[in-house]
Amino acid sequence: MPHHAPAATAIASARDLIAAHGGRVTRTRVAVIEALQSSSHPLSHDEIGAALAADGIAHDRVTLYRALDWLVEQGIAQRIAGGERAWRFEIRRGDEHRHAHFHCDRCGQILCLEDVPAAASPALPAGFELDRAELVLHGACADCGRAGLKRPAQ
Amino acid sequence: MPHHAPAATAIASARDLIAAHGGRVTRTRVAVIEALQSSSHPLSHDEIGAALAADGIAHDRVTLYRALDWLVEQGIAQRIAGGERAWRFEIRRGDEHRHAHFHCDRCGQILCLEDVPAAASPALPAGFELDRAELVLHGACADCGRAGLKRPAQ
DNA sequence: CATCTAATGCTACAATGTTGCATCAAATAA
DNA sequence: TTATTTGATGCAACATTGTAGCATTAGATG
Repeated sequence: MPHHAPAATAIASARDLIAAHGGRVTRTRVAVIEALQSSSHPLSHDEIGAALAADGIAHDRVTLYRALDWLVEQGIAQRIAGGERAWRFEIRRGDEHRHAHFHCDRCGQILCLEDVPAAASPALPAGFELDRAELVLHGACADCGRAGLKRPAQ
Repeated sequence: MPHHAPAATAIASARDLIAAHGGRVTRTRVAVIEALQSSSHPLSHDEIGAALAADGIAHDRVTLYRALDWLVEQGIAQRIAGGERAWRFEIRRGDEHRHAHFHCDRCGQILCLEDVPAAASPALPAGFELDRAELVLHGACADCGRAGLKRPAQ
């Protein structure tokens, strides 16, 4: 992956990424990758769907699920388990860019904490094999604040 | 019903716990707490339901959801976002007992890593308020092993 | 352009929760 | 003990999120 493209990225990059993994370059996949690349936080299926709609790209719910599945399978994107039931997705960069996420329990937003590494390899019981670590911090984001608020039902 | 007690847990009586929080002591709540207390790993809604059924306690799906919601709301139990869509629940002990969890991507089991602390408080951006940290390690558990296996989707 | 088949877009279905409301029963008072 | 109050339950209906099967469309390629 020769592209360590910054947030706002070019169309060619998405096409190349797809082709490099032996997939067909379709409008949906290109648009999904671009949506993820240009977002500063992991996106839910719904948010990505909205982005596609905004781009005038017709799509089926199932198609989008499958496009995302493919991206994750190829290691182009990765899933994050947010506070809610739905997955969030973000473009996967090198291991050195692994980072924690923050989930605001008030507005539900998830954002990347680029400066907080997703935990060094801890000691696991014998026989266990570590694939990846997922660190999610919960609380209130700056916009929501939470002075005087009761902790919501988790 | 408190058969084998889990290691190193000070078990408050379920009835006392409930009463201390001003709730009504019902069969369902008592049984749910006992099921959680006697388990060495976080339980899913389904697993708890099975435990109730095994104890001969009739219950409705909704009732169980509400009982769990109440326990979380009261801080008696806590939710953990596993790899799948469903929540897992475990009894919440003091902050000093916070620990990470391991999710086996093969068998789906989640287990507690008592020895791995759930991350010290990291530096958050200004204005952010941290409530709790959730560290989930993914990989293969000892039972599953994974020599020669392709990494599954995700 | 013709062909081959990966992706798509239905339609149905499955899993996991949630809402509203009538009924039951745990706590409390009488 | 019995009566009263109201939190908890059980049921039905619905919402959200994700999957499976299959006919059709449209990328890639010669």
